[in-house]
Amino acid sequence: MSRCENCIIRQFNSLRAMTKDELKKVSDTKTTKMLRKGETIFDEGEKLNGVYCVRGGVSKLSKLSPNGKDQIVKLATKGSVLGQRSVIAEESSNLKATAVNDMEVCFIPKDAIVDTLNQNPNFAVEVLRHMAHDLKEADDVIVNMSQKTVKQRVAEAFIYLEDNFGVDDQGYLLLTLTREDIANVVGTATESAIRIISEFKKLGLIKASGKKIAIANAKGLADMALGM
Amino acid sequence: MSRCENCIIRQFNSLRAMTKDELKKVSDTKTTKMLRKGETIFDEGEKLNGVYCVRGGVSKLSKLSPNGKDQIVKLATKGSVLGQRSVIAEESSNLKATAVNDMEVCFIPKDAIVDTLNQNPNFAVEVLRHMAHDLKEADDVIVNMSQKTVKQRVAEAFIYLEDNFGVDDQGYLLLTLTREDIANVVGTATESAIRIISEFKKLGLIKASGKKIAIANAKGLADMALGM
DNA sequence: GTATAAACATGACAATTGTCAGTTTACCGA
DNA sequence: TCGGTAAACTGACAATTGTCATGTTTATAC
Repeated sequence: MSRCENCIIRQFNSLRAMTKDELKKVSDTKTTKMLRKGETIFDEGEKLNGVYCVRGGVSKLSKLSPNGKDQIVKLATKGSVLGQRSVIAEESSNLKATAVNDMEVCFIPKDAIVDTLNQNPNFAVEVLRHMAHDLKEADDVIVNMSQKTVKQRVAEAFIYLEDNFGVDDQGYLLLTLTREDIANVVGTATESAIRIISEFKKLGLIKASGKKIAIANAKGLADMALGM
Repeated sequence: MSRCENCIIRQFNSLRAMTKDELKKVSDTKTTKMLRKGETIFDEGEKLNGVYCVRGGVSKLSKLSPNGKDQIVKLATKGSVLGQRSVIAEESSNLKATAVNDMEVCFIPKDAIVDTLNQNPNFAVEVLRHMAHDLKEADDVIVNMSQKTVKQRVAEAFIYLEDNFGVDDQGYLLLTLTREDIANVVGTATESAIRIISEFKKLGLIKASGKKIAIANAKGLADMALGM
């Protein structure tokens, strides 16, 4: 079995949920694509005729707000599937997907997914379960955005990056975002994000080596995220 | 057929998606409950062993933030189903559901739902489609919360209330929320919400009669929501 | 009806955050 | 290696928003 199916398998628990025939169909119809940093996988408003699995690299999913800023709603790494929501709802995408670094993705035409959904309740339930999880996370983000200060949210962002994308052998975050991207994750002005990052450095909560950032005082940063 | 199934039918398009037997099972196992304004349907962290259909009245779905404020994530009216997310994900609820006014709800034990999900792909796909829609809405809320000012969000809230809950014959919003609830929808301090509402009155964007509020200048309020 | 609490309202002030303008630094391609 | 461009940074200031304190009005229970 090629590596590509692993996204589907991991995300939807579909080794259990999909039959061999169904997995074969996915395997037969998929195509692979390489993307360079900054390239767009799909744009807001675009009709998707399939889903994308992330094999390597990281993608940001963002939505343009009327004031011209791009709010990053989610970061997707190896093993994530992009575009299911739109394919399932048969709507055009509400989000834009951009490569944060060089990426390898595979594209699975929607028929392979939709047919399986319609015929295989196990698969549908697994997809459903996964989407239920995403929905819960979205609720959490709403509460964070509306009830926490920018400083708390920046602190949370670093913790999130460490937890979800890991660190190298010296403790530096593997995923390096620009200050602008950090600001767009947190939902603030770039200058505000920069100022807070500088402050965190002065406080010894984080340290930086060139572009790379590491959490220097995990407890302190966690307290900061809680507003203490 | 009793009225209660209508929630399921409307929400999940399940007249098409559910078989007669399945609908009968729902009908047989359901129970009805009356709630008075302010009562809790279920609490954050609670394990739900079924879903609730709203037959009458309005419920607010909220999540307590660490700073002690209750962020309202969604308002549910007649025909909405509450608790599917938790039942499907087999997790305890991430939200609290409270009656905003007197309510009538019916409770459907989870077996009736889960069994149908596992056996009937049509039903699963309809539920999935509905959840995909909710997820899109959640993304929109995230962007609004992080990119719009409180004033814009208050303006949007009134437009939302008019669009989703309607007005009486004199144009007053049918759903009357306290200022505190409005603040919790918008994600701001109660005083800030009150001040902005007063300002909108002075500007002639809305008018009030006792507790009731009406949109007086729809165009002006829409412009305000867009930040113009 | 009256007591009591909740909701509404406003002022004054502090804290947070955004905006604009400008400088420095890092990086990439020729 | 150089030069150009994008990213990172800083300061000054204005606008927004939160907090606290206090008074008024409205709803609710008895």
